[in-house]
Order: sequence, then C-alpha cells, then structure tokens
Amino acid sequence: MFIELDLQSETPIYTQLVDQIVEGIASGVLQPGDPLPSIRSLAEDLGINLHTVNKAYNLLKQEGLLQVHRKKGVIVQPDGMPGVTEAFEEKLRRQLRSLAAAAAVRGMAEEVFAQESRAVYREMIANRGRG
Amino acid sequence: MFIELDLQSETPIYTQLVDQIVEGIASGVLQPGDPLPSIRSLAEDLGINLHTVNKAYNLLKQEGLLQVHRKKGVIVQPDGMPGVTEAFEEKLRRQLRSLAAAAAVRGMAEEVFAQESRAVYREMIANRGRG
DNA sequence: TGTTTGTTATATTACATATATAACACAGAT
DNA sequence: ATCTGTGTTATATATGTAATATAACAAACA
Repeated sequence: MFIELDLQSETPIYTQLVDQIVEGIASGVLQPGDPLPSIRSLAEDLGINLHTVNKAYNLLKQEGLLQVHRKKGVIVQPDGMPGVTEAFEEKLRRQLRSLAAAAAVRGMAEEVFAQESRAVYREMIANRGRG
Repeated sequence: MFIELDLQSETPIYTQLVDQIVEGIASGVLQPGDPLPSIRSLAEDLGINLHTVNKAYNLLKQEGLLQVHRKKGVIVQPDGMPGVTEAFEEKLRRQLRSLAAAAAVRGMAEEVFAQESRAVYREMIANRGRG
C-alpha cells in the first residue's frame, strides 16, 4: 500500500488518509474503478483502528470520490468524479486566502506564490501516463 | 475592530483570530508598529475568553509577527517580518498539495488553479496604499 | 455453513478547545 | 504609596474530537 502515516503529526490520522487517497486519485495511481483495501485489512496493515479507516472512507464517499459496496468493497468512483461546485470554490478560496496571507507577510511575491501553486499542481499529476 | 468571528464554524476561534490578523498585516490594514487591542479588551469586544485571545497572540508572537510588551501591550512586528524559511516553504507546499489534489480530482485545470491562487493573493494585497 | 464485507452501537481513553477564576509581576499614572 | 491596566501563569471545568477496543448485525459469496 502507498499510504504512509505520521503518527506524531498534528494532523489527524483520518485526515492523512483522506489526503493521500485524494492525491492518489489525482496522480493517477488510483484510477476510477480501482479497488481499495477493505476497512479491516487497511486498518491492520497500518496498525490503526477499523473506525479510523471507516471515517476516512465515509468522508470520501460523501464527497463522491469513492463508492462503497457490500461485498465488492470500496472502489474509486467509476461514474464520473464530482465537478467544481460553488461550495468547493468557496472552500478552496478560503484556504488559499490563508496561505496567500502567510506568504505575503513573509515577503513572498505574487509571482512566486502563483508559480509555487502551479508547480505543486504539476508535480501532482506529473506521471498520469503511467503508475 | 475589523475581526469578525463565526462561532458556528468548525475552525477554532483562536485560528480565526490568527488568520484574520495575518490577513490584516498582509493587506496593510495593520502596519508594523501598529498596536493591537489588549488581550482583555479584545476578548470582551468579541465576547470570548481572555485565554482564547492569548493563545492566538502567542502563536503569532512565536511566528515573529507580533511583539508583546509588559505595559506597551501588543504591536505588529516593527523590526522586520520573518522571511520565507525552509520550514515555511515545506508547510506551504504540503498544504498546497492537498488543495491541488482536491482541485485536480474535480477537473480544475492547472492554469485555473494557478490563476485562482494568483487572484486570491492579489486581492489580499489590493489596497496596501490606503486602508 | 462459514467467511468476509460494510455498518452500527457502546464504552473508554486521550487530547484540544473554550471557559471561569484567581493570582502574580511589572509599568505607569494619580 | 496606591491604584490601575498590562501580560503571564496556574487551576479547574465543560465540551467536543480523535482514536481505540469490543461486540454484534445484515448482506454477499464460496
């Protein structure tokens, strides 16, 4: 499994799970229809509790990124990913504003900040051709 | 005072305080050397507890954005803001990665994401001439 | 029948958030 | 000296979140 947890981190375990799965989908490592480990097996692999994995999976299910079946297990959304909704735009801008302010205060120029954003996005989807 | 709290929000009060003060500095509403309300008076104005304001002020003090004196009170860092450290770059990139992944998964193109970042930054510092 | 799946329920521990009081040390004004 | 307002520190409490530990249930499949 491609997931690596930092149990010392201040960011919750279930958030780390959510982030890494989303990044997995964005990067193409996880493709629509691909199966994910069962709640129990992933929990055991990572040495964490069943409910922590369940919480992460459910959040992603509610966002429309995962589908959850009885016996089929958990798979990456095969019927089209959710689009850029108004709610998502708002949330994105709110978080970008916080980052932009912190960057501006430290003297990071507009071009550098924008370029940094572009670079991070590009690296994210760098090898969608192969995984 | 320019601070507005959303007590229903899931983001902690002290985080809202930190964010809005940083945005105040970035936008020029707060200039180096400018005084901030005392811990007690701001707490009373906002209808929150003294310690919540204290926590926010202390975080900003540790980041080097505020100075705290005995009787002089709290002022915006007059001796030069902290620069773009390696630690800050890492933190920024980590958070940008999370946002970029969420955006990419929803089909937001690289150019749109980068432009969104630039626009948010620009609006942040839009009226540094006067406020 | 038995196993594995997601799901739900309950309980417990640990930690973060926020509040409420209280007291302390320091600096300035009266 | 005394009072007042400042940041600071110390306790205590209430609430919510994060994470764990068990247990049980319903559905799908071999």
